[in-house]
Amino acid sequence: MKRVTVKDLAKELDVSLGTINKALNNKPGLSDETRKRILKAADNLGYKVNRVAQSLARSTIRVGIIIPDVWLEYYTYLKEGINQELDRLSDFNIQGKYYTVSSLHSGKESITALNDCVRDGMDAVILCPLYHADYSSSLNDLYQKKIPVVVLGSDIREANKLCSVRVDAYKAGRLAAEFMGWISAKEKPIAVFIGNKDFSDHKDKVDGFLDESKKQPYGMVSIFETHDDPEIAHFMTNKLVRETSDLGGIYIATGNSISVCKYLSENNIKNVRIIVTDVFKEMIGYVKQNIIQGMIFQDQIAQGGVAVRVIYDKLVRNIVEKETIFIQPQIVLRNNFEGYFKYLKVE
Amino acid sequence: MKRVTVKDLAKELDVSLGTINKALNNKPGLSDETRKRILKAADNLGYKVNRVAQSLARSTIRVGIIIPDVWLEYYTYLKEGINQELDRLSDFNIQGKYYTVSSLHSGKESITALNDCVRDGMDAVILCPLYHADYSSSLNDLYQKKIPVVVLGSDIREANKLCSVRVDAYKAGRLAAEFMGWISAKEKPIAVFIGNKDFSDHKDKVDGFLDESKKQPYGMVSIFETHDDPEIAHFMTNKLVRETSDLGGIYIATGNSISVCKYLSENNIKNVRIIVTDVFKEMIGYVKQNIIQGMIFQDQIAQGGVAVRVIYDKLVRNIVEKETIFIQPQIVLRNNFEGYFKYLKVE
DNA sequence: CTGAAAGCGCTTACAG
DNA sequence: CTGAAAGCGCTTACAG
Repeated sequence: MKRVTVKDLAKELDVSLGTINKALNNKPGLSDETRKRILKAADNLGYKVNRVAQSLARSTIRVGIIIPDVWLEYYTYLKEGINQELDRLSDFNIQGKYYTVSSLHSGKESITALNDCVRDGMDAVILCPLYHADYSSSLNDLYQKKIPVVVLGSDIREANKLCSVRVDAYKAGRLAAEFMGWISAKEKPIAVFIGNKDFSDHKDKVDGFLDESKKQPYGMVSIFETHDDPEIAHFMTNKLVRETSDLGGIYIATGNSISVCKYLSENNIKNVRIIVTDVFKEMIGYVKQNIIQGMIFQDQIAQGGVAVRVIYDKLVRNIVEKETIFIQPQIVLRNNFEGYFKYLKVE
Repeated sequence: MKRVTVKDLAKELDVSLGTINKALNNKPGLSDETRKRILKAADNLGYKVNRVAQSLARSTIRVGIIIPDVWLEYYTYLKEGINQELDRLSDFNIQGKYYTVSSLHSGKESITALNDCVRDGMDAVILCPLYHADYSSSLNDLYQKKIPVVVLGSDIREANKLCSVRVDAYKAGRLAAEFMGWISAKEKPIAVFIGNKDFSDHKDKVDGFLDESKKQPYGMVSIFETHDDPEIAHFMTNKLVRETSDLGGIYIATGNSISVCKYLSENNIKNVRIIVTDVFKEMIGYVKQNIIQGMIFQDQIAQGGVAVRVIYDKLVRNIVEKETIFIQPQIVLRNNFEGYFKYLKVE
């Protein structure tokens, strides 16, 4: 019943607390034999560290967070998740420091931020990667210095990182296709809007959608790149609607669903089914107008929270998760989407 | 930057730590004036208690949990949620103790358990209420003794409790009706199976379904009580399918969806759309056979976790949440339901 | 390689 | 009504 403490171990083995501590935390200055004896006894007696006491005694853990301050409707939620978890862990003596990047495309800035994290003595880093940036040499550097890096939101493949946390994009695509099968009429053609086929997360969504589409009664599926630019998305919607009179639906797999909805609403087009990605406040009106039938929720809050927790687990408990942590996508409909705003607690 | 501690307050105001502690925790033995002076200074200096240090110093918080050990596919998940959260808080010096009840209907047993909690000196209680039990006098007793009670899973209305935590049943009903509108053919009649119209949670689901049905293209909706008995559910499905040749779909709003699916599967009935409640392992086969088209997930894990956290917040931080905490229902489809098992982490 | 002491920020008796 | 001391379970210098 009573908890086994380091004191109990020290008494049992007749060594000092310092020695116990070194053995438990794998620190140098201890004979191999003593270490083994202590670890074995700890195991036998069922010793479990009290993390509360531990965090009270040790120095503060500092986490650098590299995140763009543009495309706010997306990154705000990741940040919110990070902040919520940091707040929850704040009494555990862990602190975050933000390094913001001012563009989605300037990889240079975010590589500088990575180096700044080293300079500022961060114990770990959360990195929201930009497209077209080559992080490999900086990541190698951090790896050498034993500073774990968690890649958040999308992935940097084959790089030195602790792990990546992101939505299961393939599954998100499949889920969208399944729902599209219910809401769109038979045989009608379907369009998918993504940012860029070269980005693996985008590609995964397309692949998922296409694979599941084989089982669905709707017609041919075509893929369009919007480069995540609202004007392109608006233009493409216009073109598509004009040229494909019997268009069944559009799945907007990445950003810019708002400009698509705007076009449909302004032109009073009611018979094109729409599945969007993420749940943002700007969508409220379009859901109520029945322009949007479904939303694929990627739970950025959970993604951000998990990123922080992975770091905490690594640094404090030395627990390493698998290399990719997938957040499960959800489908959200008109009758429950408002709950997501309350849940998100973001204004 | 540096955290303000009780010591800082004591030094600043030139009083002892004990006095500071009494003021901060609203304990007796202190002049009103001193108390006010301390609280004001704490506020000014931005003092925030360190819960880690606090939990290290105070005695263990004990929570009694009254839960049936029948209908496992449901209660197991509530328990899992409770256990996960207790585990997360275990270093904060909080412990749970289970009081199991052997039937869903014997209110007597769970009232005895409530009294046992008092006898055993529990600091708080989580109660999963049974139908047809009159808890009011026991709950009054606990209320007198200042032992907070959280009602979990369903509600006990107009009783002395801290709060109740449950799914938003009305919204669950609406969500089911919305999805039924997509999957069921126009004009076809729909059936809703619930346990008992007299139970408020069941009634709420029916009300939600009926309200949303007004906007839906399917035909008349009829409600059937199964008394949460698998044999009755099986029998009713049989009768319904035979007598209503064009039946569009069934929404099983409470338990026993498995016996409905079993009937449909055995009799090779493919054209009745099915929405079930909860996501259980027994459903896997029926989802893959396309007997089940949608599942309304009530996130029992979250419900259990929130119940524990509400108690922790009340006892440790003296924060009181609103009287009803609603967990949001989710709709889950074939392509993402398997993620829920991993997420649930229950075997 | 090992040990004794101080300290993290609180709470809890107990003494005055 | 107020204060001084011990202790919760760890870690971190520092001394030997």
